[in-house]
Amino acid sequence: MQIDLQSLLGSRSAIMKMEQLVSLCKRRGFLFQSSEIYGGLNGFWDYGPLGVELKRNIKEAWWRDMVTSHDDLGVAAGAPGVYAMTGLDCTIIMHPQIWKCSGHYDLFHDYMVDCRQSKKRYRHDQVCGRWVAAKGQRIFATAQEGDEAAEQMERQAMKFFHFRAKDADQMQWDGPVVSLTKVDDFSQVLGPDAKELGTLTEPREFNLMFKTYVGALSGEEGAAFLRPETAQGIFVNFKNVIDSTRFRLPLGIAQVGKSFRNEITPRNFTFRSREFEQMEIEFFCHPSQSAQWYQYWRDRRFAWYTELGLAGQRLRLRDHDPDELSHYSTGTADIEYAFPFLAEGEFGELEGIAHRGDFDLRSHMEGKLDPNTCPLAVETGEDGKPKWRGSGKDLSYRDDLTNERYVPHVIEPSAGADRATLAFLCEAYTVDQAPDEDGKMQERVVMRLHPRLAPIKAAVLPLVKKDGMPELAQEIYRALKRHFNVFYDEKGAVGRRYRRQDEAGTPYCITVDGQTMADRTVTIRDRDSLEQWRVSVDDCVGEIRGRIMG
RNA sequence: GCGGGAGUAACUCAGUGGUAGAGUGCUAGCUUCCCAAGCUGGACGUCGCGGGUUCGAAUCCCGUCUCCCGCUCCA
Repeated sequence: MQIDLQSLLGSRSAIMKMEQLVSLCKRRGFLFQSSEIYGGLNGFWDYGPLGVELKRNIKEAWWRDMVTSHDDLGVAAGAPGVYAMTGLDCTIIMHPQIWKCSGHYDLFHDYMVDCRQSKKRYRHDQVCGRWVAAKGQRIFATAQEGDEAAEQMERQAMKFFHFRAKDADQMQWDGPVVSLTKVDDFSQVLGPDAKELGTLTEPREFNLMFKTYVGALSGEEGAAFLRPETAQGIFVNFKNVIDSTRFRLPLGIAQVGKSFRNEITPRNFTFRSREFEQMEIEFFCHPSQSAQWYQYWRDRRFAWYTELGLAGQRLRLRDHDPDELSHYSTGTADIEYAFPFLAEGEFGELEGIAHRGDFDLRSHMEGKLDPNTCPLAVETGEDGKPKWRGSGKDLSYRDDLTNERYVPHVIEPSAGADRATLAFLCEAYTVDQAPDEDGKMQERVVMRLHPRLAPIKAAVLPLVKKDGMPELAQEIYRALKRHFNVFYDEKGAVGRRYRRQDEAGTPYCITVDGQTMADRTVTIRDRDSLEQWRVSVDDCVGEIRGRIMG
């Protein structure tokens, strides 16, 4: 009992913390609800003046750390060998066939039926059943597809007719087990978990991809989708990148961009948004080395979050269980964060690192592969032909040193930019104690963002608005502004200005005081420790740069 | 999709049918040589939106949107 109570209190304080964070985000301009003046739009969020800088810094840190600053001449720590990195920027709307071959079309186009009684939801095509008659009534007893479907169907029917086990032979089964898709009239259908007939709704399309129409006058033939992930744009451009550059494998191709999914339940602030931004790498390598590369990327990506401040118990790397994996994948790991809005002990995904084998490239060559086959084979329709035809283009790679030709295997570190932003915000939000002017400890809200990520790198403040301090402070401000996003503030008491910067996550405050006028030194205040030290006016740029770069 | 709660100033909230409030924040001036200080001023509201009842609605009724919580879902 005590444990329950504690976890309840724990989650309540976590919810309160989350509410305070949401409130701060609104108040200070990190995040706003989309279309707010019109009442908002479920699942869409806007980044305000501070938020846009934070998110940009996260994306830029990712791009710099993964792509532009990558040393392709030496072997990175933990890497199996040298490799190259490059980038790409694809369109959001692509050829509709791409989503058929990627598998998104099938997965995102399920028809669902809801049970009004049990409140359960089923995939229309995964409910099967059989006609059965007894006591002068003929019903369609159903169950969810699976090994025990037949027994469950029978149990459902027995319950419905109020039969005991010994009466089972009074039920007359009629015809084979068929899919619910073969039944048009649901009035005589007994849902898999229902006690009465006719509780299932009509099948409704669950269109998890956003549909749009290409061409001003187009009908269904112009139907297309907003991409649900950036990855496919990289796969379909793999040959272009190889042909237009002198890159050799192993090669990683990175992309940052918006993706769109009709989440069923947008919730938890920006965690589950319908329009979101991804930071994805598709890393192409020789099949024999793919397992090592997978390990490398898994560890490398985890370390990236750690270095930027998501250290500690709230971040974890979780390897998927073997039975969670597709058989063609030798590994998938999630980097997860214990968001405050989740229950105690629960984690939410920030990034997935997946070993995808050659599934994607081959699907775009030959036609959509059936992930349940081994070895992978093209999924066929009822006519025996490929269900979804591939491009027919050869996407294999020829190693011009060994002359070996192969379809590369792919490691996919796929990160959510908005989720990372949210995690950094959650991690940064801190309430601590700081002394007021009387030395009394007061509550202080401070966003302890990593200096690299902080929207504003430094604030320049004249201690008082006289004695030439504003003029000198403005001079320093202009010098810094050429290099970083900095903020100038001369209004009001300095303590208030410090606290304002604390809430914005500004790591350093540069203050011009009486001594500055004498010896051209200023104080620099550290956001987290509240320590101050003196630096020459001319060294400010170097001092801030050194500290931001870490 | 279901059930529960909520929506009033930038933020947190009070306001049970009769002139829309408080605290914080914001802002101007004075003061102030280091952490939300003091003094004197100032601005800020279609009470989520739409409709209805009423002489009169933030308040009652209906609809709708959004947020939070619990289910469901999470490829």
